[in-house]
This record gives sequence, C-alpha cells and structure tokens, in this order.
Amino acid sequence: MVRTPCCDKTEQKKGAWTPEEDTKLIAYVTRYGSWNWRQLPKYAGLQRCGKSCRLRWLNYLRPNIKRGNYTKEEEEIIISLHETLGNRWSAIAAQLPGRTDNEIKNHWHTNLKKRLRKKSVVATRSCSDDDKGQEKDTGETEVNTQIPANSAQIIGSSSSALSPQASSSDFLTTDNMAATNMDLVSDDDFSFLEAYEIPSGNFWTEPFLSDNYFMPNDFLAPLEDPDSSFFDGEISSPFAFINTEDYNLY
DNA sequence: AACGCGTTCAACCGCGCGACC
DNA sequence: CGGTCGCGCGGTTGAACGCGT
Repeated sequence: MVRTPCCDKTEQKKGAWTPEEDTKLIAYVTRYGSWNWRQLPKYAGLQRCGKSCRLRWLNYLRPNIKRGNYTKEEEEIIISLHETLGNRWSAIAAQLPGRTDNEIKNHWHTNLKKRLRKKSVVATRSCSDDDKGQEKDTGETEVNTQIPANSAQIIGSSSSALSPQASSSDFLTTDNMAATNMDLVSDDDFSFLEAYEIPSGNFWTEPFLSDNYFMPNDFLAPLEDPDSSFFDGEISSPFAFINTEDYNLY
C-alpha cells in the first residue's frame, strides 16, 4: 500500500509561523471552521501542510488556551495522570481544559520529570542509607510522589474548573470557548477580523457558530478557483451556500 | 562583548486508526 | 474486503533564548 504524502513538500513552507500566516489561519478557521485540514491551507491562502495548520491552530492559535503558569494543582494532576495513563498526553490534556497535549508533554519533559527525579533521589537517600552511592540515572523510571488524595476527585469532578470535556481534539464547545485567551486579542492586531462577517456578537465569546464548529465537507464547498486566495483584497465569499440541514446535524 | 552550554518549546515527522468507497 | 484518505497522537528535532564565564 502506498501512502500518499500528507502534502506536497516542495511547495510547502516550513518553520516558524509568521504573524501574517497566523492571521490568515485564524481568520479562515474562525469563519469557515476546519472542514478539512488537508484542503484548508489551499483555501486559506497558506503555503503550509494541513497538518501544520492543524497543529498551529490546536496548540497555539485557538481561543481558550492557557499558556505557561502551571498551577500546583495542574501539575499534580499531570503527575497523577501520567502515573496511570503513561505518555498518553492527549488523554491527560483532556483533563486540563485549555492545555494542549503538546504543551503538557513539553512541560513534563522540561519540568515535571526532572522534579520527580530530584524528589526520588531525595527520597531514596533519606529512606535508605545503605543505598548510598548506588543511585543511577534510570532514564524514564518515575517514582510515586506525594500526590494529594483529592487529585482523583479533582479529575473526576465535572463541576470543577477542570472539566474533562476539553482536549486537544475536543476543544470548541461554547463552554470552554469562554474567551480566556484574551492575550491573543490584546497582544496582536486583530482589527482585520472586523472585515469579516462574524455571524453575531463577539466571535471569541460566541465563536465558531456556537457548538456547530465541525462542519460537513459540503458545508464549505468552494465555488471559485481555489488558487485565488480569498484574502486578496476584498473578501469575495469563496464558498457556496450554507446547507442548513447539515448545519443542524452538528 | 563574545562565546559556549543548557534549557525551553514550537514545529515537524512517522505511524496507527477509523471512516469511507 | 482491501485500498485510500484524513485525522490524531506521541516522539523527536532544532531554533531561540537565557545564563554563566
């Protein structure tokens, strides 16, 4: 079986995203949704792989993302979940609204893993003098740490702020879209978005057509030449009608 | 100021899975 | 039922940054 490449690498840009690319991606996804990541860059006027667009959106651009500043509670949850789930970062991220699997993974490797290792060394030394000098770096070996007894309750509590609803792949409910990522708005110039027809209200607080974010493919069937970026000049409505029946299915 | 080294994290890559035809 | 496609996941990479000398 020959697997088709996810994208034409010869035409694709790689590396860090520019503000302009971010702008295009945000504008497109907020307006039309991620109906097809593979096709999306073509219609959004981006010379990027669809996977790259998806990753950029999920891990960085989408609203309601918390960045940095992990609370002690969050770290305890991550440690606890990692003990039970292992490296299933998406499952862990599902328990931490606003956190992405990629970010959690990075945080684990850069902070928590080292911290646990230090703790384990201290614990080993204090528990057994006989073991002095026998400590060695066991690589991925992790040890139990002092996880608060209520951490499981925290995880299981859907009424807490740590609702299990959100994950990297389940991220756009109206609940968790409650615009906590206002840094994005305040730090960057998003005046361009005023040019787009946001259906109603503030799209950060009522974004992505409410809960109907994922749209069927025919929802956004392109009408015009996909090579003509709809970001060139006036927005010219490159897509067909909205199929309200399909819309209602979501 | 310049250099080297360690750390961080955004982004890439390859693979597996499920849906569809 | 097998082939294809798109998505999601986890591992890895490398540029950017910070810090010490």
